[in-house]
Amino acid sequence: MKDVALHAGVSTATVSRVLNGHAAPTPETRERVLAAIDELGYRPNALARSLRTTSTQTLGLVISDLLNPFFAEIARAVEDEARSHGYCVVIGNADESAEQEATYVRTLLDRRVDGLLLCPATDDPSLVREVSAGGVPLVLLDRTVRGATCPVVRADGSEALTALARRLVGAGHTRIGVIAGPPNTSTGRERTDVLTGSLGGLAQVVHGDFRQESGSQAAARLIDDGATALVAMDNLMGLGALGEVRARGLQIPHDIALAVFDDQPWFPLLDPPITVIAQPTVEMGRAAARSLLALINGQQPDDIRLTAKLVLRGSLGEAEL
Amino acid sequence: MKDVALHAGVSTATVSRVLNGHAAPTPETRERVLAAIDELGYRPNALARSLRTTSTQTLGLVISDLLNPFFAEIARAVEDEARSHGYCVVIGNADESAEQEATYVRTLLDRRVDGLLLCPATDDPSLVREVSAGGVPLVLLDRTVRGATCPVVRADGSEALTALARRLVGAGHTRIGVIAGPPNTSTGRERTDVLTGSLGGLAQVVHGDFRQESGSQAAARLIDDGATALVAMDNLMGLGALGEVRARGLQIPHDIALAVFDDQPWFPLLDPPITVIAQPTVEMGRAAARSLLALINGQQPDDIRLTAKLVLRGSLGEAEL
DNA sequence: TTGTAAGCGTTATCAA
DNA sequence: TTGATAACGCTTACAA
Repeated sequence: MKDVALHAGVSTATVSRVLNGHAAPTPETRERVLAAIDELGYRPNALARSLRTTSTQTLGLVISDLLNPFFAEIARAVEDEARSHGYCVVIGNADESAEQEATYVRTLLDRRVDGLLLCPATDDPSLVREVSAGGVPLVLLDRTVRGATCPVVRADGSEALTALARRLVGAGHTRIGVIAGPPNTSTGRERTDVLTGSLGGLAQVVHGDFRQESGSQAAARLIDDGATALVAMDNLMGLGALGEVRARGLQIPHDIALAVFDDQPWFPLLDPPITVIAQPTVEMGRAAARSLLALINGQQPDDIRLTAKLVLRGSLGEAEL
Repeated sequence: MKDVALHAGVSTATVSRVLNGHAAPTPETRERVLAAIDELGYRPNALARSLRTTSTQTLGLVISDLLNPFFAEIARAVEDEARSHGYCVVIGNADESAEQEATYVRTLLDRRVDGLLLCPATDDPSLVREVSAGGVPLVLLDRTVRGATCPVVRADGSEALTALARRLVGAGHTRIGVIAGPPNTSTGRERTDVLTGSLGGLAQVVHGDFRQESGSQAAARLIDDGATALVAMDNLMGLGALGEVRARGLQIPHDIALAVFDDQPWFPLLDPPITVIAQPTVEMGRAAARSLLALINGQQPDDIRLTAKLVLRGSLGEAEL
C-alpha cells in the first residue's frame, strides 16, 4: 500500500479512500491511484483490513458431514446466498463428532467470522452457549439444541411422516422397522417420535448414527426381527439399508417396503424408485444464511420451519397407488 | 490480551510467550497467565497473529463443484490431512465456472492462505500464472492446465480405459457412445482421447459439462444415433445418462451397456450394478495436501499420478464374465 | 525470566 | 480534498 501511495504520489490514506470508494478523492487522483494499483499488481491485505474494521465479511458454517449430500447441498445454498450479499463462507466439517465440531467452531471464532451457522452434532447446548457468550451472531441449521436461544432454521417432517405412517399401516404392514438417527440429535429424536407415534405399536426402532454403515446394521437387525417395511431417517442410512436388502436378495417392495428421509438424485433411478421425504435443502440453506445476515445487521429473525414433503414412488408397494 | 496481562500481573509479551509455548516463562508465571486466560475466557485473535507472523495456518481449496461427490470426497480428504498437520482448510466452490473460480482464488489470496489447492475449471493457465506470480505455493488437483509449472496430483485412467475399451469391443459393440467432459479441461480431453484411441472408429463422442443434465442430453443424442454402449466420463454425467436410459425404458445391459468414470456408493446397488472406473479420491486429496505442505516448507514435491481402476460389475453384459 | 517498544497493513480521526 | 498519525491485537528483538 505504501508502494502504491508512493507510486501515485499520494498518502496511504488516499489509497485507502480510493479502495473503499469514499467520495473524497478527486476523479483525477483516483485515476492515478488506480493506475498505480494496476501497475504494481497490488492486492489489499484482508487480514489487516479486518483487524482494523473488526469485520471479515465472512460467515462460518460448521456442518455435520460434508460427505452427506444433504449437507453438501445445504453448504452450497448457504454459499450462494452469502456470496450474493458480499460475504464469503468458510466451511468446517464436523464429521458428526461433537469434539471436532467444537474445534471448528473455536477456530472460526478465532478468525473472527462475522457470524456462525451451525448444524449441531448433538443437542447439547454448551457449545451454543459458548458462542452466544462471545456475542457472535449464531443461527442453528437443520438441528437444534436443548433450550436454544438463537434462531433456528429447519424442516418440519411431521406431516410427511404421519402420511407415510398412514400408507404403511394401510398397506397392512404390522412390523415396521425404523432406522432412527441418534437420540441425542433433535432431528434423530423428533422424526422418530412422530413416526412411532403415528405407527402405534407397529414400529420397531433401531438407532443409527446418520451414516451408511449404521444403516446396514440396523436394517439387518430389523429384518431379522421380521420387519416387512423399513424407514430410514436419513439418506446415508437409507443407502446402507438398501445395501443390506440387496445383499439378502430381498425384492422391494415384494419382500420388504422401503422409505427414506432426504431425497437424492439417484433414488428415482432405482428399480423400484424409492419413496422419500424430501427436504427443501436449498431453501433451508438460503434461509439460514439470510437469517444470519439479518442477525449480523442487528435484526432479530424468527425461527423458520420449512415443510418436508412425502414423495411417493414405487418402493412402498401397492400403498402408493 | 492486555486484560489477561493485567490480570496475571505480567506484560503482554509474557502472555504471548505462554500462548506460544516458549521456554522462557517460569512454571509459576505460566500458571498465573493460564489462570487469567481461563478466568477471562480469552481467545487470541488469529487475524492479528497472522498479520504479525505472515502465516495463517490455512490452506485454500478451490474445487470445481461441491455437489459432485467426487469433489466432496476430495475436499474431505484434504481437510483431514491438513488438520493432522495443524492446518485449516477454506473451501471455495467454483461451480465449474472459470469466473467464480478466479473470484475465489483472489479472495483466498487476499486472506493470505499459506497455500492453494486448485481443481482448475479450464486448462487456461492465466489464473495459475497469477497465483505463481504472487509467490503463493500452489498445487493443482485432479486437473491440470496448459504448461503448468506447479506440482500436479491426479489420477491416471489410461489403463482402466483401454481395458474398458477392450471389453466393449470384445462384447461386439460397434457403436459406442462416449459422454465426454468439456474439451477445455485436461481430464475431459485426456480421458476421451485415450478411450477413442483404443476404440478405433467405433466411438462416437458428445461433449458434456460434467453435470447431470448434460449427461442426459448427450445420452439422448447418442442413443438416437444407435449407440449400444455408453461411457460417461464422470459420475454426474453418468447419473444423467442413466436417467435417460431409464426414461426410455431401455434395459441395461440387454438394450444398452453402461460404464461410468468415478465410483459412487450407490452404483453397486443398481440392477444391474454399474461398471465404473474408480479413482483413489481419498489418496488424491491427501497426497495433494501433503504436496502443498511440502511446497510451503520449501521443498519441491514431484507430480503425483495415482492409478484409477476398472471395476467390472453387471452393466456391461457378458463382457464382465 | 521478564518488560519495553516497534511493527505487521490497514482504516479513521483530525487538521490542514 | 488530502495527509499525518493513532490504533486494531498480536509477536519479537532488544534490554534489563
